[in-house]
Amino acid sequence: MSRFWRPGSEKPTAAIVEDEEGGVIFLPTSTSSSSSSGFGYASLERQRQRLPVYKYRRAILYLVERHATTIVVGETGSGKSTQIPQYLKEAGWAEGGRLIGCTQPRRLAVQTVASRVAEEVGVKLGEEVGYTIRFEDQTNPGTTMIKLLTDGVLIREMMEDPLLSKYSLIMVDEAHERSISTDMLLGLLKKIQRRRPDLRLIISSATIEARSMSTFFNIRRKNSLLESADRLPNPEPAILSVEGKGYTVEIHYVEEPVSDYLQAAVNTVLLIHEKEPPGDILVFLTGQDDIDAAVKMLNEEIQYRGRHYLDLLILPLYSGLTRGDQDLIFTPTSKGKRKVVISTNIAETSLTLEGVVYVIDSGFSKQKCYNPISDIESLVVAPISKASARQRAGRAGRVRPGKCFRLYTEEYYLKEMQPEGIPEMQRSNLVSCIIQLKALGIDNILGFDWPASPSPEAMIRALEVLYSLGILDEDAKLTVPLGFQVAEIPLDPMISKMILSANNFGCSDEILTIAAFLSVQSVWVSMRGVKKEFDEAKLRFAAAEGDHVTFLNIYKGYHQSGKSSQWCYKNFLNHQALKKVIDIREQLARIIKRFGIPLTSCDRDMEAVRKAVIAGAFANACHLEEYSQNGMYKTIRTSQEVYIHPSSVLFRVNPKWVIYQSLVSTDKHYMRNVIAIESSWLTEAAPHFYQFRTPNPTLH
DNA sequence: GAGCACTGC
Repeated sequence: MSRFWRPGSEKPTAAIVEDEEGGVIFLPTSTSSSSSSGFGYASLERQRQRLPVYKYRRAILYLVERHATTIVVGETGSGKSTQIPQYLKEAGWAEGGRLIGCTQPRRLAVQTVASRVAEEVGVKLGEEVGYTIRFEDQTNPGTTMIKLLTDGVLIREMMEDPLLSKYSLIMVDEAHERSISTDMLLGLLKKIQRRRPDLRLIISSATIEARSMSTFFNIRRKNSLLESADRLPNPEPAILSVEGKGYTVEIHYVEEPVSDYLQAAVNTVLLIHEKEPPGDILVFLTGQDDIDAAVKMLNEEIQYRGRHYLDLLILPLYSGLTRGDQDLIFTPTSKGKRKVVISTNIAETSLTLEGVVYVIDSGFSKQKCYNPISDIESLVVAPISKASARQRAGRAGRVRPGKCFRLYTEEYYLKEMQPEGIPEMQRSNLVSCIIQLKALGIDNILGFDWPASPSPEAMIRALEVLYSLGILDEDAKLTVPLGFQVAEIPLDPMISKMILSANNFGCSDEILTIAAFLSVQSVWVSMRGVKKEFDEAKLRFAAAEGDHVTFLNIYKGYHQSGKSSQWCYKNFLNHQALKKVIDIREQLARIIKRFGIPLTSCDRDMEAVRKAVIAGAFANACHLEEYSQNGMYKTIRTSQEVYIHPSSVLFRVNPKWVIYQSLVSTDKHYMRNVIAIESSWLTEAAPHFYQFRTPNPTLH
């Protein structure tokens, strides 16, 4: 796997060094190019030419021409996401009505990259340059040449157009994040390439998995005819490294392992403030609890120490914060003040803070893990990977040279830290993923070529769940029409099954609303300090049947208020979340209309609603332990000990039989979104599961 | 009386 450049063209100027851990490091580039950014006279064109990626323009075009797959390794700030699509368009890859597609893992990134590219090309967004995310299609078929989209949307597009025939080239950005949808997409694109040797791929990644990625995409072409082989691109992937625009970051380690990283983080913040010149501090901790505790500790220290410590401004950052709190984080620090942002992983990838010069890295984050035997997903605090540690450190070098303080020893970093994190695919329940592959006609799931294979246990578990829902048949093929319809609905298959069964109970109208509520994080605004008012607000909507029926009450109230944000505020409801509920509900209504399923309402008959819920979630039935004093339930399927989550309206009500929609596992397994049922409804709804169920349906 | 790292269709 050699690096290539066009003969005669200028060679890459950055020095590229292989480090001892098998990574690629980039020697610092000269700083002259970044000193003139303050003038604002430079044309867009000149700004473009200053980006590090510009030097590689010809090399990239040459590689893409000659190779089926090109892997571009580059740090953030190299400009690859915005520039490469433009280079490709200028070189003619969008001629003849073809599309250049560029995927991003996140919606916001799709929108910002698209508007930046449109601005640079000098066109209106939605014309030559457009984007598609869920609920929003800003493209103009026939005109659009560069199309930004989330990887999830591109997978959905494959259901209509399995070979993605409209695209001449697809660039998959942020591939190092290894999200489920990125990994699925990579596997599917590899498959498409076998059928469409003309399709070009660019895999863009910030870290050095380039080698394994390259092995993955190295396609040995079968039956390649000699005469056509000449015109076809080289199947061996090319790798190109592009340096970033980041400044050097000096790394500091602790000399001895720390026993309490929270205390160590607090001490380090104070020490930086004492000894180091101005510049904001970003601290990486694991979750809300940790962060709130650290904020409290720091504020106490500041009060206690007084004097110039009062210049510290301590701000927490995690996804659950309101918009107002997040705005504080993005307002520039006033003169003399030093901002200290204490954050979860959200600051590692999803959002970028300007002005950070110091990073404190605890070495931990919360990570999802999945046990296919118990079928339980949980969040656990776990050590981060070297790739993550580097990413965190890089956050200190965006405005000027910075420092990163790692709360672990250098020896630990070198000898014990894993080079890469485990791909999400190997830490998740796979039902949604497998049904999408089935819908794309991939029958041999166990033999699918993934960038990282999930465990056979996890795949078998997913197949079992889909089989018990009647979505797959004994041959593990999608059933007609249920399986195919479920695959088209962009929800968890259990919820999709619930929707498709609802019409049998005459309540598809209600169930669509419930399904939409189940698809958003939480509709409640959690506010500390006004607990009593919050609980009272909740009680106004609480239904004896459980959380699902409570959602119907909220929806009704929201509608009657004329979708008023004022009303939401008064009732501790999150207006953004409710708007999303409305969007999702509309999308679902369109889909079932296409299936020819009428919208029926059962009015006040909540038994119908509960039975429809069971049709999807019957496997999650639980029974209250007879003599349990603390509300302990056991799941019917595995006799797992579970409890009703305190956020549920059924908390402390403890009905005898319940069905839950999901489990959150912390110190206990908590059931979220719970509804009370009659035990007889279970055997009615799923006799195959509760009466004739074999422990392990055989699937192949 | 507890908690939800982060995304996405």
